[in-house]
Amino acid sequence: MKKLNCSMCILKSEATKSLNTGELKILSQNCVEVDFKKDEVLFKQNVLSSNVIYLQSGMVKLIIEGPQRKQILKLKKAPCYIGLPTTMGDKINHYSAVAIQATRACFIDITTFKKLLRLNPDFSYEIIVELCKSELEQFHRCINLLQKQVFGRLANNLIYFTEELYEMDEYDLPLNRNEFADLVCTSRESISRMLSELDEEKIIKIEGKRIKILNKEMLKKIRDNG
Amino acid sequence: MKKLNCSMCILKSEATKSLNTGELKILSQNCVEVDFKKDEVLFKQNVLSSNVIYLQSGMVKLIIEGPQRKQILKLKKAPCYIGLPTTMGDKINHYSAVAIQATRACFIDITTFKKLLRLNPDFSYEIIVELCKSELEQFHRCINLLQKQVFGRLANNLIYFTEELYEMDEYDLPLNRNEFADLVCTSRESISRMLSELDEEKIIKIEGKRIKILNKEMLKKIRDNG
DNA sequence: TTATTTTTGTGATAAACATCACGTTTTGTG
DNA sequence: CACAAAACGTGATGTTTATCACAAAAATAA
Repeated sequence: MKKLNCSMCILKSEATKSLNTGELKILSQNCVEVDFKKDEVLFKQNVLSSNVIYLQSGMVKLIIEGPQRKQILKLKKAPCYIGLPTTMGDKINHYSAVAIQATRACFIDITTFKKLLRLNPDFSYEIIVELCKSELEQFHRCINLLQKQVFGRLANNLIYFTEELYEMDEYDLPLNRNEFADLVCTSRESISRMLSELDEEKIIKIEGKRIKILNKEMLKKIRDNG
Repeated sequence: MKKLNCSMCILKSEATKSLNTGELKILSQNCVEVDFKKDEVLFKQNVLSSNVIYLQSGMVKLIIEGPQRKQILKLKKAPCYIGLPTTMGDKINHYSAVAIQATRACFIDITTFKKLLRLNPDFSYEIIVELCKSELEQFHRCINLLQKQVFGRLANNLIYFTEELYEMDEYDLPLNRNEFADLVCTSRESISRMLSELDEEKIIKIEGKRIKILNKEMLKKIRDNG
């Protein structure tokens, strides 16, 4: 458990930037930095939640065990907070967080986090803005999943990977076909079939987990037309 | 436009209860009370957002015009805030709000609302908790829609109406079949057929918009088994 | 009232996709 | 390396549900 000095941290969140020296000291004293390897669990569904987590680097998936199947709620890429709603909204985690690559995270004790919210309204304000944005995104993600059919949803995720997550036209899928299906909300078989089809039509090139976008325009058309 | 005195208001939200006299005065001076009839629009998608709205009484639906179809995001019943994420999370409304019965609402100017957030961390704190709870609910609503088939989703909404919205076993649907389909995320025809079937099986009794729950246990089984 | 529009119910048809089944490939391990 | 286990690809089949079509009922207007 590394001793932290949040004042010197160059990876501060928008919210943390509004903390003063004293507040940063409180944060430092109640915050630990932890490293995670791929597939390690940051927190687990149905367990008492006791920390707000700030991702310094890396990427995680948020998974929820639904009534009928597992589902990946979203992927989160550093820098960002995770587990805010599940920590502040209830005593128990409503979902799990699992690293999908090497990830470094700050675990902030929930009472400390709440204390900072009470101490510094600018800090609170930034958190509010972040929560609001996240809720809007969530609405759109939900509608995307509900109103489009599998091809459109798949294309949507492939584009999200290229443009938001990796910012590259070629990347390794961070998920296997089963998990990818949990994200797109379909079956493993459908994912397989559709990836093959996109490959055949030379819209993407696929080799195991390696994906290369060949025709982004076409892919966007597929995303937009359902 | 009625002159308000928020200090005397007996319908204060959890958050507003934490405001002091001075802050309540600021609120009073920048807040108007408006009455809406059924089907009147409180705010509209794609329009600049300029108010946070607190529902004193009544009920509204939040509607989003998706890429392929209209969808009802959720129903909100007073007392509650609406439009918080769409006002704080972006400059433009991402969805519309429409009254589904006579509704009275306070329109709070967004700059005033932001000022109160900065002035009073207890106020902010309550808003944060509300946002977090709402995001968790949203996750569950989304998963419910994605993982269950239409019968389960329909049953889920019928139970939600009885237990949460009306707290009665008999009520008038606040939506016509088309809108109900937009809420359940299916087609009007499927809604018709399934309501008829539930009626035939004597699980509900249905006469136009009037619904009576006859066998709640059975309905819950349908909800839970997909 | 009658006429007209909107809402609703219901059958027939078709499409999308899950599921099952099974073979192949890849990965991991002693 | 050899073997077992996990991940993956692909065909066949069946189910769910959207869509189309049209009639009946209800609401609204003239």
